[in-house]
Amino acid sequence: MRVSQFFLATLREAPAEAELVSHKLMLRAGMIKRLGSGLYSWLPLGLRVLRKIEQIVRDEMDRAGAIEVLMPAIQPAELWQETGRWAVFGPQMLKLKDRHERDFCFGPTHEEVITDIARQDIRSYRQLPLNLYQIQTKFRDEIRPRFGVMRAREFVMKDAYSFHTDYEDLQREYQNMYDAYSCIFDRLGLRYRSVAADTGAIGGTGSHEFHVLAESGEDAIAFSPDSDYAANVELAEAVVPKQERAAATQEMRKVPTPGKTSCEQVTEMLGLPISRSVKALAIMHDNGIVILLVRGDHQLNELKASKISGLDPFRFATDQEIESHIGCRPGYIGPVGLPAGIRVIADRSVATMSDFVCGANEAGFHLTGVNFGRDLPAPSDVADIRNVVEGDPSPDGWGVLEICRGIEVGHIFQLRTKYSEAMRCTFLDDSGKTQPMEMGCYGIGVSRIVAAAIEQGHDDKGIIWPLPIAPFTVAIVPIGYQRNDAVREAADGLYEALSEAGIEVLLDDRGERPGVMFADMELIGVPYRVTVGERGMKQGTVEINSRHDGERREIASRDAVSHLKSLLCTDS
RNA sequence: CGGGGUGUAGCUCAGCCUGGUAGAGUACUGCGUUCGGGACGCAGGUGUCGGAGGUUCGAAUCCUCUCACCCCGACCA
Repeated sequence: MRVSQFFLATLREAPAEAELVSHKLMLRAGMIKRLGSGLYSWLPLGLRVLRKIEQIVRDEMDRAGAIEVLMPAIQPAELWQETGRWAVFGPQMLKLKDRHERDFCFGPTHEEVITDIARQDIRSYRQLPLNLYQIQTKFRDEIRPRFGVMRAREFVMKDAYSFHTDYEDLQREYQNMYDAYSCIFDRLGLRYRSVAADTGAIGGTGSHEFHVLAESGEDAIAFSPDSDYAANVELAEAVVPKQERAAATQEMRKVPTPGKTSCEQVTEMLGLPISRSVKALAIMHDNGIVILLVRGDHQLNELKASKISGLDPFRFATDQEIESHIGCRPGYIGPVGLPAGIRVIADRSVATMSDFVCGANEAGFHLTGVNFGRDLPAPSDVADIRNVVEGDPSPDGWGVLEICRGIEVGHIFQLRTKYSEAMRCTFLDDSGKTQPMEMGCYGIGVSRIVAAAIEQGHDDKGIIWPLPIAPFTVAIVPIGYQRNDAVREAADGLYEALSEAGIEVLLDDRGERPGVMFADMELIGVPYRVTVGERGMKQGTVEINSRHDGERREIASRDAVSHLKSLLCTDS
């Protein structure tokens, strides 16, 4: 491709709307253009990257035995009413009506449609198993779209759905997809990690997420460097502490702590480590107010708490509710001397504490030297309700946890029979009995991967693509293309030869000044640059630059093609 | 949805407080010089000042309403 024939729309400054580095670079490189909130056009450069990712995903899905289909983006409401998700999915689903006032939605996912296909055309166990996938545009009316294509409302997703005669076969396919996903992310050239995950709104049991590792990731991942344990912190278990509760050594005392409403402030004032304090959180649900206790330096895990029976759903109590139920301002509540009948749930680590600090249920005062069994009853309701932190023991017993951040780019589920039962998607087994199909579901956020790859690969000059998804592999930068015949002939010759060799090459024939061309090629992240200049022409050489490690070398012009070929060979 | 903020040239932003000819940088067009790290000179084009109403002799500027977008909290590939 010649730049003069292409549509290269690079920007010197990033539009103010972008915050995340990948978003800024995608806008600056002219890969995408915003049309509305969470809506992006893919410009030629961005589309090349998107297509490459799609192709690798398609390749590996095919290799894993899945079959490609393409379903409608618009889906009739009836299907969603069958599974009850028309109401459940809520405002995240874009609903619309046709001219006959019939209800439709723009598909946020396709379980219903695929299950409808399967129940119509699959009758016998002989037709199973089957894994169907598509690469398609989805729409989810996100509460807050942001970060460009990272969390867009319209996005490209690969979604696959598998159907099985029994759970064992589903588990086999789940492992097959797990392996396929690993191949995909390996081939994409990304640093990633698979983690045990919550199943969320899609439902079902057994689930893994695939995360591209990046500082800017929205998810926290807990993992053990000494084993292959890895889980979303939402899910990672904070195990029961090994040590017993120590005996009391202090008397309980009430101390004035005016204006100190957080554990940090109180322990700082008292000169104690924050881990000696207990934080009491008031939540509300249908059966009234509940107090949750976590250590001052720990954070409540709302997902874990909501899974405790009788607490789902809950919300944080308002200041007024705290006043009326406990008779105290927030910031000073504690487990000692609470009004009778209030349920108290202690985190596992709180249950082992002694001589601790907590609120006195009186504005402006805290208690120190508090001990279970003496100053208040030993906690009867103990559960894992906090987020794990670095240094916690790994739940699998091997080593201690570390925490890193990741961008969720893939998620695999075992749906079991949730949808097949709701939609009567059944088959006849070998004994002629009607059974619901076991189902699995496997998603990859294709467009999000583009942004994730940039989060992982960039410097102050621009994008650094992994070779397999770079929009072009080699950029030819001729200096003086439009005024020096030798340079032009050499650049054109190289362009022809590389194209001939099947290498995706971009020739900058704009006749721009060198600085402009260098800056543009670095911004869009082409892995290799060949500089053809008057200087080198005299010695019959060109310069080859690697975007990845910045290495540069002078190569005889006639060897340039073979040299690049060998570079590409060793790198891929 | 709640809280904060911004809408002026393709992009980044000034002007608004204190009403009076629409601005800068960058980008763009032409000519010339320049040419291995975002050149320079000269000449040029560029706007419904987000929209609607109002106040005023006069509104980018003041008032009201509206729309869009961005940022902070609960969702997800």
